[in-house]
Amino acid sequence: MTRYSAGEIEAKWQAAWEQAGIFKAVRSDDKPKYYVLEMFPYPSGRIHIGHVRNYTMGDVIARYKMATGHNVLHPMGFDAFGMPAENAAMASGGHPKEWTYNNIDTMVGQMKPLGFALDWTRMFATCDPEYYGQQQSMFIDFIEKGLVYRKNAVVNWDPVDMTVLANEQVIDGKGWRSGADVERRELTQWFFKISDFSEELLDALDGLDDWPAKVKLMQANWIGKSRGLQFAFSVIDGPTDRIEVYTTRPDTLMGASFVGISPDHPLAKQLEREREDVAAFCAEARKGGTTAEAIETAEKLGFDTGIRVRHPFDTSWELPVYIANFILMDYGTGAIFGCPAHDQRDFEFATKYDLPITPVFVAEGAEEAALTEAYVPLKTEKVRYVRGFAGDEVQTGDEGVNTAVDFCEANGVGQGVTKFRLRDWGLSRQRYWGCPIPVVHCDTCGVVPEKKENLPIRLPDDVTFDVPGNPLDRHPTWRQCACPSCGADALRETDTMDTFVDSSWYFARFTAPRADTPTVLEDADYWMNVDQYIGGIEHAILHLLYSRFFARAMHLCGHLPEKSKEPFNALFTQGMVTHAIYQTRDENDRPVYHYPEEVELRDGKGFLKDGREVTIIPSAKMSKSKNNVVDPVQIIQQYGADTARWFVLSDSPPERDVEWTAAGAEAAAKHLARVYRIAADLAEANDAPNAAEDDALLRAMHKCIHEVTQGIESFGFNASIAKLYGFTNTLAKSKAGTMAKVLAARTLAQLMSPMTPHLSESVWEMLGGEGLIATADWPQADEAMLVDDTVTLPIQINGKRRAEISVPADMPKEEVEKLVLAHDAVVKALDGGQPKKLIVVPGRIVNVVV
RNA sequence: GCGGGCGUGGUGGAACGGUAGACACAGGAGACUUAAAAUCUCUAGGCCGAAAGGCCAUGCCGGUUCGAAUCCGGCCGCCCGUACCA
Repeated sequence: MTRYSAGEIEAKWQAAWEQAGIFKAVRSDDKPKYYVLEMFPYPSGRIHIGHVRNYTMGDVIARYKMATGHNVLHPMGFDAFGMPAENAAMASGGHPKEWTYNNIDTMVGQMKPLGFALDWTRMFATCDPEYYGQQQSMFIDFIEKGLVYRKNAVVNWDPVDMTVLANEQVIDGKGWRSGADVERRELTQWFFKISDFSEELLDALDGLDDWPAKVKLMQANWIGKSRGLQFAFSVIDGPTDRIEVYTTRPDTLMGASFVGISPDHPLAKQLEREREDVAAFCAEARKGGTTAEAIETAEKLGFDTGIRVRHPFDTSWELPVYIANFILMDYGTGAIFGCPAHDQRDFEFATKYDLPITPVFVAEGAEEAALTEAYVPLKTEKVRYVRGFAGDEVQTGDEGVNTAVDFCEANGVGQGVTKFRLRDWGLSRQRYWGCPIPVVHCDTCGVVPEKKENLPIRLPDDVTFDVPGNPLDRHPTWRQCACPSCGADALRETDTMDTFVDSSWYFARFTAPRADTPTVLEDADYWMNVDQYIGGIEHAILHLLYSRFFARAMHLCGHLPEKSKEPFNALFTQGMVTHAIYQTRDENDRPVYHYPEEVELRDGKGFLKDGREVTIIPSAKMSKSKNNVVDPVQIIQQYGADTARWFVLSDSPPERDVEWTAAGAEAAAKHLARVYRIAADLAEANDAPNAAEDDALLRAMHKCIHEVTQGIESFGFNASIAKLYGFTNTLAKSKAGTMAKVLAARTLAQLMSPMTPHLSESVWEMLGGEGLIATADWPQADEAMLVDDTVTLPIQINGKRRAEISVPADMPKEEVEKLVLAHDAVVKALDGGQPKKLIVVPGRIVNVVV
């Protein structure tokens, strides 16, 4: 008998699949198509165990769909542009291109041994000119459709690295890399007009039934729709006539006590130029950090400009105009009216600067008393207006706001407007390793899109990273070109695109990855949409929102069919793979982290070789600095791919984190070896049939088919695996004849095959299965075999389980009732009386109420 | 602050409103073995009991129901997301 050797069989079957070409996706009208996609990886250098879990989930779906008669597209590629490649180049003197492609090679080499059912012929990296050239072509289409524009925008500028930084890269006001004080600079940047789609992107969320509610909610909050009133205060003798404000609480207008403007408001900027005291204040106000912490603790600062405005409903009522550090220029109009009585932030501000606090309403039945904090009624709370203007009707929530808007409009004070929080998407990056923006700056023609026949605009290879800044800017010749419009000498744009652009349409490109247009409509129409998209929750907002925008923009440009405006039919967000941290403390009480192999586990405690006990911090995110990273390559060498695949799915529901433990991996490996052994034994066995045992085994088999299938369909992989363990136990203990057992074992192999494809092939082969298990039809549960002839009914007395009876499954309710009433335990409980109620749920349970 | 989620044995976790704890890890007992590994068998929520059996148990309090881990209300705790958004 041969023993289970993962290394041998995995190489063997991978070669067999490769030779049979069964994972290559080809359009066909014979079968329904199914497109399953996992979020593609960044080529950081090595695959992570999290990748293994992510792609295994996708692979289970892909293989299951293949077995259930679908024409499956399951591709893989690399999100290959981005900063780490440039940072590596700066650190080690290499070239981003070389670094990236080497990493891709390494990672493909690490992924292939996992035996994923991927169509590798469709693979691409976003840094391939064939890919980013098509992206440039689309960018030009977007310009034509008015989906892209240029405007000045304030950016975080790192004066040492000479680059724009994302907000996340600014730490305590300093560049994350250089440590230099970050400046706010105004630069001309390219923007996608995603805000044109705010309403649509919000409304369409409702139709995404197979997306997690959580993700839809996060997107809705991000888009941030609000209904309010925009109106102007007229200025009494100031440098401007009016100050426009926006409010979502027009019903509190009669409680206004000041007007606040942002330090970046045009009026503030004008005053800043004219008055030194204003300039000093604005400089101070702008300093504040952007982190949540900084905002939490930041002091509310105000500066009384001396300017006064009139209240729109009472011209004798004058309000002071403050410049305040908490007012954002890029929301609403950059100016607000403050109502301290009903807004906590305004309350604090008013208290600090001794401004009046005028309530508009009080809780019904309450007295109008001095407030110690802002009174913000709950939505359901009834209030009584003490200073209303829209009649005396008591209205709260949206109704109150709408009434106030109507009233203001009717009296000529502003108009109701809907605002969105969603800003246009700034895509310009002053980096080398990204997709060049395909436009040319011409002295006479201005900014001109490049001609499509000149695409791709390739990144030059001869660049250096020994000095900071964008190498494209200082390249001796790259910038120089002819104006596509007039032919005169002109200069190329040196900004490249945000890497989120690259990942916003790759799913569409997979449908025709080698085409010389961005997509081929026929292919896109066939393969799109992605039927199942799988990835991390960390992309819940940006990547998915950008992709939804891109799909719409691509549709407008004729690159995607109408139905693909929502490109992902179903989304699943998987949990992380975590690992315990083993920690001790050094003499200075600083934490010291130990590798798992240094720690011996006994009775749930961990000990070092020298006997010291370590503190175990369970379920921590894997981190190199905490020494708790497991390397998939090592795991595959040690246990094989099937074990790794089985384990990452087995212990936790897919949406939750799973903790990697050596013991768990060991158990998975044992189980696979056991299945192999059972099959190998069966291949040599020859036991005569045994009718009763055979029937019992086959019934268990059909039940297992049913349950495992349901589990896979509903992303309950852990539940499916538990059922497979159970069925393996049943099979191992069964006294059935060899024929029945072989059938059961082959079925077991099939049901396991999405998770452990290699082992399953070997079992299939040993037990005489025809062809590859990968192309075999999924087993069908026989409904008749799912119903047992006799069922055991628990008998509850007053809701507590007291006894049970065995009855034929089809016994009429009345007969069951008779039997139950005759049961010893029931007779005893009734004590000669009649039950108050008798509930029989056929096939389930009986409850006697006495 | 706002929004969402979660809370079940020593551990990870099962459980269409219907026998709570499937399956697995760790634990205990045993078989095989010179021994170990491997494998196999049994056991296993807590308390009382020799056993039969009983009582208590899904964060806490209440409600709906013949019946609640599951539905509803309130509280406590943890996790995630998000925010000077007017």
